[in-house]
Amino acid sequence: MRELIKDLNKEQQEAVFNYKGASLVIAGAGSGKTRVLTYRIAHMLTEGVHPASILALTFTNKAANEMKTRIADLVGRDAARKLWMGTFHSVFARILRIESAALSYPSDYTIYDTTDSKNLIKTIVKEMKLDDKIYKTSEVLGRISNAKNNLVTPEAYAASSEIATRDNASRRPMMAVIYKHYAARCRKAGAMDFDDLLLNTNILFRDHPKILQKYQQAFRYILVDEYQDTNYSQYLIIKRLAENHSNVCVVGDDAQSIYSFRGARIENILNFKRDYPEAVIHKLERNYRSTRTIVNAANSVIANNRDQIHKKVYSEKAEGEKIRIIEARADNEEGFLIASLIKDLLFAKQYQYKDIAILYRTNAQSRIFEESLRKMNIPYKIYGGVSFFQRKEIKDILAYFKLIVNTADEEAFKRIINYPLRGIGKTTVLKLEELALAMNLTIWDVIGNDSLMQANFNKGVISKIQAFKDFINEYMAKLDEMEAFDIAFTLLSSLGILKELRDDKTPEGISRYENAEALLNGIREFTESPEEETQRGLADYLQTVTLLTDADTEKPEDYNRVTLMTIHSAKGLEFKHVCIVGVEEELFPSHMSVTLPSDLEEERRLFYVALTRAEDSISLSYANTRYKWGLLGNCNPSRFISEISETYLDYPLPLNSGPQPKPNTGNDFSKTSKPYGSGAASTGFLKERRLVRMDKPVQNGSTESSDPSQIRPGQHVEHPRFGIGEVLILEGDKATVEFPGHGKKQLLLKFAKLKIVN
DNA sequence: CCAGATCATCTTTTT
DNA sequence: GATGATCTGG
Repeated sequence: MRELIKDLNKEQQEAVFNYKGASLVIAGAGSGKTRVLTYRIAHMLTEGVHPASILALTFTNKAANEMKTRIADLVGRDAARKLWMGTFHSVFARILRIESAALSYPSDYTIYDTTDSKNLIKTIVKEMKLDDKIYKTSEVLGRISNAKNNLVTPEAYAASSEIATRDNASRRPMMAVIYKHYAARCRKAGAMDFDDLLLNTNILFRDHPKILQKYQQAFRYILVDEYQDTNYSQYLIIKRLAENHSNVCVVGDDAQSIYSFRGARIENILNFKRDYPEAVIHKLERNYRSTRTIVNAANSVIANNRDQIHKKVYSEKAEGEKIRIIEARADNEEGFLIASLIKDLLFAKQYQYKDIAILYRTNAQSRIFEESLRKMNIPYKIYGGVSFFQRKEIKDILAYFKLIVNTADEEAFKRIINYPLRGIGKTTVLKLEELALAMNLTIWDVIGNDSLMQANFNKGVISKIQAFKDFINEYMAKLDEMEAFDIAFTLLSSLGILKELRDDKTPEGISRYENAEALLNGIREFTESPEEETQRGLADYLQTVTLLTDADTEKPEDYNRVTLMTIHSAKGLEFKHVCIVGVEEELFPSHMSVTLPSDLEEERRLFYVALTRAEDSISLSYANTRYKWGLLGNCNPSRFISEISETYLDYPLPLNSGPQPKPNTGNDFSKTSKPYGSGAASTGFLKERRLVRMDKPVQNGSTESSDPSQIRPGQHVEHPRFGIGEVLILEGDKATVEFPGHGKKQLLLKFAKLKIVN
């Protein structure tokens, strides 16, 4: 331990050694935050603090696991294993399982993921006969989630005149009732959603002082990573747990607060000193990660934000390369240019694939880069989007496990009652649901009630349902005697699911089979993992798995690949070169975030996070045209680019000087391509690469569009992507055009770049 | 009652 | 361009 201290600078050392009392570590990007946290914990352990009395909370499982490994390297595996370390959600899910009785929940409660929650809301809105155009699922879930994160229970929600006024104003007067039903249904199903895990922890601590006391005494030291991203619910849990000893260490950076959309309160970190007046503040301002250019450029961007804790992040590394700006005429050209750039970097700098990341604002942007990387044979891995555990085949299988563990789980029931097909249709399920609602029973109770069933269904239906019930019962009996993997395997075999998936030879079918296989392997691994002393049953597996994201399930063979992810999921990571793509108005900042200044500031912090992921160099790219909702639109470079001091930028040409590129008519890039700047950043490879033709010519914007007012129904028009089609209907600026092989498309005439061909 | 086909809406970010 | 809701023929 002593020698390790040499790795730390003076500020870091202070943050490591003063482990008693409250401390706030303001850790600028790349300032060795994780190192401080791990050394601090390791130091506490060598000072004789018992590992089980340390509670360390992170935002991702990945961060927690990484820290655990590092601590294990410092002080040994046994001690590291006893730490209470994990995400807020996983740690408190565990505690809620232990204390479930106090809240009259089953200890084997299931966790509803976002899809489950949304399905339940859809059902409720339908049952209440409300307009689902007004009560949009995502909107309703958002409001409920917001309420929960601010500890507003359904009763408090209904009682608040302020909320009622707001809901009435937005013409959603029934929100309080929906919330009430939603909460009641979750409880009846023995299920908690993500927000419940935190809300119920708060309720547990609020209503059961004995239990609170138990955990206050257990957790003598509390550490919280990414404190700027905690919401009120999380904040209050920490406050309660720490109120006696105030041994709280929070680490964070207000400049990297990017989760306000899910309730994160930047004030939590800004007001820490008010909550803990005796708190010591440690500022880590030296950035060890990035070149001076990168740090200075990032500083120049964040300076545009008003609310921040003053700090001066600096780097002592070399000045480094300027930030390269890349302009593309179309989104697919951007993909090509980025893939080319990556090839050049691999060659010129001898980078490995893992040294490079492509970061984007929205998951929808990933596709183009996947394509371009694949074409150039660059191995990549992609995070986010439809995660493994969200895939239909996986959710179906998991639903079997969930129902076996918790028969009250309605979402699980509805998912599998007719999968694989057993002739139990929509109407039957609807009737079952109505009965359950009317009798205040779970659906499982209804199908177990013989007289009720005979009164409402015919023989055929009853025997089908009976078979399903027997099947589930059979596996429930096995729950205690068999291991998770064996149950899972026998279950899938006897259902014939594995065979069914294996017989599907379409590309999607093959991937579904592989996914099911991967799931089984995962369960086997879980069952056999000798690591923790925690339980290894199916119920335990389910709990672990629902809180995992695909960043947590990286396969070893994916280690050395180019990383594609959203900027949000890139937080905490670093790469030698970072390509920030789609740096355009409307996209980044998102069109949703340009009206409120506070939203815009968050987008700017997001941009700051993106820039500070890079160690050596950055490229920023944007396209002049881009497909959105199947329509082509024009785009402009993001305002954020102009917020970077120009001295740090390497433009192809000064922007806004000289004529903007016109849509060209040919495919020869050399005619319209602009030379790259001649700064130190240019490797020279790019200039040549730029002249190479793509395997497929860029079509977007390369055809002159005809005058929209000349377009008439019955005419044939050419679309750059869908080819030639017939105009069917014309309504204002919208046209419905039928393209053979693509079906009917609604196109906005002003963007669609249609060319009349006859 | 079911399965396949077509239609509509969506996209900001996630534990 | 994908996913879920709705329609339609068997």
